[in-house]
Order: sequence, then C-alpha cells, then structure tokens
Amino acid sequence: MENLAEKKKAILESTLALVKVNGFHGTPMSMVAKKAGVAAGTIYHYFESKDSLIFELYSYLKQQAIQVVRESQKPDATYQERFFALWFAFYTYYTSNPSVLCFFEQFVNSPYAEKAKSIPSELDELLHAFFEEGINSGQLRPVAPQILSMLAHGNAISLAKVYGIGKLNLATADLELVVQILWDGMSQKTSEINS
Amino acid sequence: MENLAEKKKAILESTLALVKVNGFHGTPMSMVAKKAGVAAGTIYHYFESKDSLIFELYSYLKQQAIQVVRESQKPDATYQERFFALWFAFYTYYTSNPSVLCFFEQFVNSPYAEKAKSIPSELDELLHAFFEEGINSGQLRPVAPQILSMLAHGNAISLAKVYGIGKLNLATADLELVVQILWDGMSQKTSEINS
Amino acid sequence: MENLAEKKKAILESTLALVKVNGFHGTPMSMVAKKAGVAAGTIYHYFESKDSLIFELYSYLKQQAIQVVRESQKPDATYQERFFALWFAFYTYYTSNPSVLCFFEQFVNSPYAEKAKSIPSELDELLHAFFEEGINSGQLRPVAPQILSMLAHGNAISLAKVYGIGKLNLATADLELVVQILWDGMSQKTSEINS
Amino acid sequence: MENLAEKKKAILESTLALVKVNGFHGTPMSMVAKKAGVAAGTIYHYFESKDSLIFELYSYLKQQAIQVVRESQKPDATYQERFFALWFAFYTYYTSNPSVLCFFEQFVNSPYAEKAKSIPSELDELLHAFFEEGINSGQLRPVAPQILSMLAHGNAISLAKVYGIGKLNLATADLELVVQILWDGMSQKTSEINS
DNA sequence: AATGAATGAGATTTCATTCAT
DNA sequence: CATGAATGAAATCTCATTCAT
Repeated sequence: MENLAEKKKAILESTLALVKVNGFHGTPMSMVAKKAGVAAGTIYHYFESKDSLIFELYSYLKQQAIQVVRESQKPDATYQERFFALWFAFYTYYTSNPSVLCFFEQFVNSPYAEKAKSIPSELDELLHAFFEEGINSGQLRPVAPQILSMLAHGNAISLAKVYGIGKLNLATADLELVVQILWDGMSQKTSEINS
Repeated sequence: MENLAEKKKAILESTLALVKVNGFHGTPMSMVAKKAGVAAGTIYHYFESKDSLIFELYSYLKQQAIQVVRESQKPDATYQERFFALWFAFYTYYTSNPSVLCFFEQFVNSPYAEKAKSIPSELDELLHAFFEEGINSGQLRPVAPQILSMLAHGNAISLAKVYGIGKLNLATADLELVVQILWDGMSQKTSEINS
Repeated sequence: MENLAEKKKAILESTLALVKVNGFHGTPMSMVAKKAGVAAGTIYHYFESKDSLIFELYSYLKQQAIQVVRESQKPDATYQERFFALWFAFYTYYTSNPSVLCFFEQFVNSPYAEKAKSIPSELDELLHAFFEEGINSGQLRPVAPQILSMLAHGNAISLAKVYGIGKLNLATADLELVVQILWDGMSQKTSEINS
Repeated sequence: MENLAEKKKAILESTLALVKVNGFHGTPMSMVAKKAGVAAGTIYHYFESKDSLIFELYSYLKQQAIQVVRESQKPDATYQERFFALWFAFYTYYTSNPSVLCFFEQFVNSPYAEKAKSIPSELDELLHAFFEEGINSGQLRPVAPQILSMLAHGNAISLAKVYGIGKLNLATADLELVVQILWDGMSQKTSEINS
C-alpha cells in the first residue's frame, strides 16, 4: 500500500495531464482510460465515480505539495532563509508541474472545492503554523496568519503563472527580487523603519 | 453596446450566477434558459453556442472591471493614492461580486483561456501602463510591469478570496495594512532604505 | 391533457409490449425508443428515468383496469350477476391483453412493488367495497374483504394464465363452471347448506 | 445431488435472498459472490452463466417444493384430508419461505419461463395426477386437472401473498375457512347439491 | 423574435465474464 | 479449485443544438 497501485497512479497522472489541456468536463473517462492504458471499467475499481477521482487526485497532489514544502525546510536555517526556501519550494513545484497548478486553480474555483472544504487541510495548517511562528518571534508584522499565508502562497502562484504564460523570461534574480519585496513588506523590520 | 437587450443581459447574468454554483459543466443551457426566463432556443438568437456565451460573458465582465478601475482613478491624486485606489477598486469589485471573481478564476484556468489569449486585453494594457508610469517616475522598483501588475492584482484577488471564505473578519485597517505591505514592497523608497 | 400526448402513449405502449417479451432488464431504453419511433432522449422529456417510466406504466394500466371493471357493473343487476360480470371483466381484460397481465405480474413481484405500496390503490379500494357489500348484504360468507378480493382476482388471473399457456382450450362453459365454483365457495347459501 | 457442494449451495441461497430484495436485474454476480462469501470467478466453476444460475436455482427450489408436497401426503388419509394437507403444505412453504414465492413469481412471469417450458415439470405432473385421482374417484367435479391444479395452487399463493403483505392477521381458522371454500367449490358434493 | 419538443451523439457507469496467478 | 483485477460491451442518462410552429 506504500506505493499506489501502478494502475491507480497511471489513472491519476493521466487525469492530471488531461484536465490541464481539456478542463474537467472536456476530459471524459474514456479519454482517461485510454491515456492510462486501462479499460474504462477499470477506473471504477479504483474510484467510485468521476467526482471521486477528481477528489482523490486533489488529495494526492496536496500530499505531494506538503512533501515538497516539508523538504524545503532546513531546521538550522534562519527564519528568513526558511521563508525564502518555502516560497521557492512552491514556485519551483508549480513551475515544474504546471498541470498541478492548473488543476489546483481549477479545483479551488469549482463547486468541488465547496464539498472539499469540510476536510481539514494539512497544508493550510502547516502554513498557518509557519507564519504564526514568524509573528510570535517578532519577525513578521502582526497580521492574521491566514492572510500572510494567502499573500505568500498567492504570490508564488502569481509568479508561477507569469512563468507559465511564457511571454516573460524570469531570471533567478527577478524572482529573488520579488521574494525580497514580499519579505520586506511582511517583515517587522521594514514596518518599524517606515513608522 | 450601452444597453444590452434585456434578454441578452438576463442570459449573461443567469450564466454568471449559475456558473458560480455549478461550474461550467454543471450549468446546462436549459438551466440558464430557465433562470433567465427564456426558452432554450432563444439563447441561440443571442449567442452562437455555449462557448460563445461563455466568451461573451468574459468580455462583458472584463469591460465592467475596466470601468470600475477607471472610475477609481482621480487625475489629481498622487501616484501612491492612485495605487491604493486601484487596489481597493479591484478588491471591492471582487468582494461585492463574488460570482465574477469565481467566474474569472474558472475561466482563466480553463481551456477557454487559451483560446481567449489571442484577444488583446484592454485591462492588461491599462495595468501595464499604470505600472510603467510608476517605474518611469521612479516611484516603483524597476521590475517588469507584467510582474508588478500580476503581484498587485493577484494580491487583491487573494484578499478577496480570504474575505469570501468568510472565516476571517477583514477590517478596513487590515486591508490598508496589506496594501501598505504591498506598496512598501514595491516602492522604490523601501528598496533604497534596505540597500 | 385528456388524451396523453401521442408520443408519451407510444412510449408506454412500446414498453408494455417489450417488457412482456424481454422482461424489465431485457428492455433497454434504446429498444423502447426504437419501437416507439422516437429518439432515446425524447423518453426523458416524458419520464424522469426508466424506473419512473415503469411506475407510470403501472399507474396507466391500473387506470385502464379500473375502467374495465367499472364498465362491467350494471346497476340494476343482482349481486351475483355483478360478481360474474366482475370476474369476466378481469378475465377478458387479461386474456385480451396478455402483456398487461404479464407486466402486472412482473411488477407486483419485483422490488418496484415495494416502492409503489405507499400509493393507495384505487382498484383495491373498489374491490374491497364490492366484497364488503356482498358480506353486509348477507350474500357472501363473512371473510375479510381483502381475502375475498384476492381469491376472486387471483382466480381470474390463474385462469387467464391457463388460457395464456395455450395448451388448453377454455370454452365459455368451462369458465362459467369455474366462476360458479368460486361463487358457490364464497356465497353464504352454500355455507349454510353445508353446515 | 443429495448434498450440493457447500459453496454451490451458498451461491444458490444467496441468489435467492438477493433476488427477493433486488430483483433479477438488481442482483449482479458480484453481489451474489459477496453474500455467498466466494470470489466472483468461483461462481463460474459451478454455473455456466448467470442465466444458468437462475435456471438451476429454479430447479433446486422446485425440487424442494416437491419434497414438501410429497411429505404432506399420508397414504391412509382420505382424499379430502390429503387435499387439505396439500394446500397447507404449499401455503406453509410459501409463507415460511417468502423469498421462494417471490422468486417463483418473478421467474414464471419473466422471459426465463418461456425457455424453461420445454423441461417437463415434475411438480405439474404430481399435481395433475392428484387432481385426476379426485375426479376419477368422483370426489371432484369433472374439470380439466390443469385447471383445478392452477386454481388450488394459485389460491394458496394468493393467500400466502395476503400473509406476506402483513396488513392482515390470518388465523388458522381463516385459512381453514378458505380451503373449505375452495374444497366446497371443487367437490362433487356441492356441485350435486346446487344442481 | 420566441418557443420548447425533439434530436442523437456522447458521457458516465454497470456488470457478466475471463484469465493469470 | 479459488481468486479478484481487468475487461469492454452495453445500459442509462445528459445536454448542446435545431427547427417547425
């Protein structure tokens, strides 16, 4: 059970790839089946319904994202370093996996999200804790952690989208500048200087 | 174009409302017809197809958004004041019209967006010009205007979503703090202080 | 609304004919559509689902049966004459419409019947009243009307089935004998003689 | 044939139970397998197909019914006593095994019955012989044995169904009255009295 | 212009059956 | 013998679109 069954994984990955190109309703189960190399009926051994497949894919990807975020955190780094690492973890994850970003954005803005809201999100809790720590240790302005979390995460997503559009070349220097902007804006130090 | 035919407008507004609740693929034309109080066939007098209806709704809403942004700009205000006004115009528009936000987000992350990309976006141009002005006048850091635009707009959207989730009470003070953070981060002044 | 819409009626009649030959699950909607001369989707304008089609067919046929029974009753006939007329009405209806008999028998023994039980049956009430009258007027033995009703109706059905099997030629004389047997068994007179 | 293999029996009994609740087409093989505690594939070691399973179940139950009827017949009893015993054997069998009654009724009214008609029915022959004996010995009216058989059997089934509906309490006295009605109707004696 | 019944292609889902283990 | 994952044909049902009125 450690590794998802080969076929289940193939189905999830196929769905992810196809939803990016065709959207939810442009991706019939038959198409998923074909791309995954299984029979249409096989999908229903692993997932109760199309909705259930979408939900499980969402959970599956969120776990991946959490993993990525966790791995970015070096315990002996400073808080600011960890903030930068967190931001780049998100950014890199989304730019390397544009279909994941696309899927997430479709999902959270769809009626699916409403139904998934009841499930407590491990990722949200993780981010919440991270920003609370920054506030409590006096390194971040005293703003509600949900807001800071949304700002930082939303910011990484915005940049990843700019990258995805492809019109613009984003050099590492550009990115660092943006994160710096974000950090400067959120950090207590800037706040004090300006006041 | 000033006054859309009554029925056409009813169809657009009905679509908007229904897409928020049901998503694109959960909103059949028959449902739109019923909500708009017209026959199914009537929709096809005003729109070529469902896709065309979606596209026109997108244009229609973008015009609204542009209008809102334009009206927020007082010519005799300082650049920073106009920046704040711009941000609040977006924020207020999205929080007052959650279905618009929801529709936009669904749209831009769907395969529709790909097809709409060719159409030059007046809104994007407007924002681009606004941020270019800030850079040229030395009030904003020299970052690509697309990036600044994405950051500011994305930021307003993020906050509007936090508001939409409803778990959090966002006082005007909170919002001003956030825009301040954003401004501090983007403005040349902060940049100089930190260097 | 007096006459069922042409197409609706065609769908009902086609279903009836096909269920006799193929059974419930041997009669796909596509087959009904073909026989009724309509598109598959059209059925769903008139009926919510296949189950709903079956239920409506059941109601429709029960109304027919009630009509037949009602028409058999001449007000100026004696009770015994009316009993005979009732029995022959059922018998004739079922032998002339073997698919109705077949449908009823499949329906009442299927899980559908369970769901239809809540709906009060006009036919049952009519029969109940008829047999109660016979008991109250002293012409029938004092047995629960439901039982008498079931005996008489079940008896007509049994005979109609014998007819349907076709191995046996049932002359009118045979039938009259059987009804006579039934009447003799149920009537108070015989009861008294034997006691 | 005496002891069916454990598993084969489990499959048959599971099918019987499930068909009562779900009907033929509401009972997939997977459900039978689950209830019987075997794998889906295992069923196909014992039965060629689903149809074959249904047919064998029918035969299996008919053998049971014959057994029950046979055991009810005491050689030293009078004909009338044996008639009563026969009727009660059916009635008791069906009321104690409502799923059997339900299965039989579904089966004989389905397209399965058509295919099973070719197989000579031992039960029919047994009943035929019984009623022929009654006629030949002058105790029953001279009606075709098939008719008498259908009447008596149909009558027991009707009563068992009344019992099954459960709205009515059927005391033994009620039942005896009904059989008496039936006997009075069919017996030569009544016939003579009325003539 | 407006209607809404009708269409039929296509989507989701089921399930009898097979076969490698 | 037994398993149960896998199959894929076929069933139910949806819905964008048309067209006679």
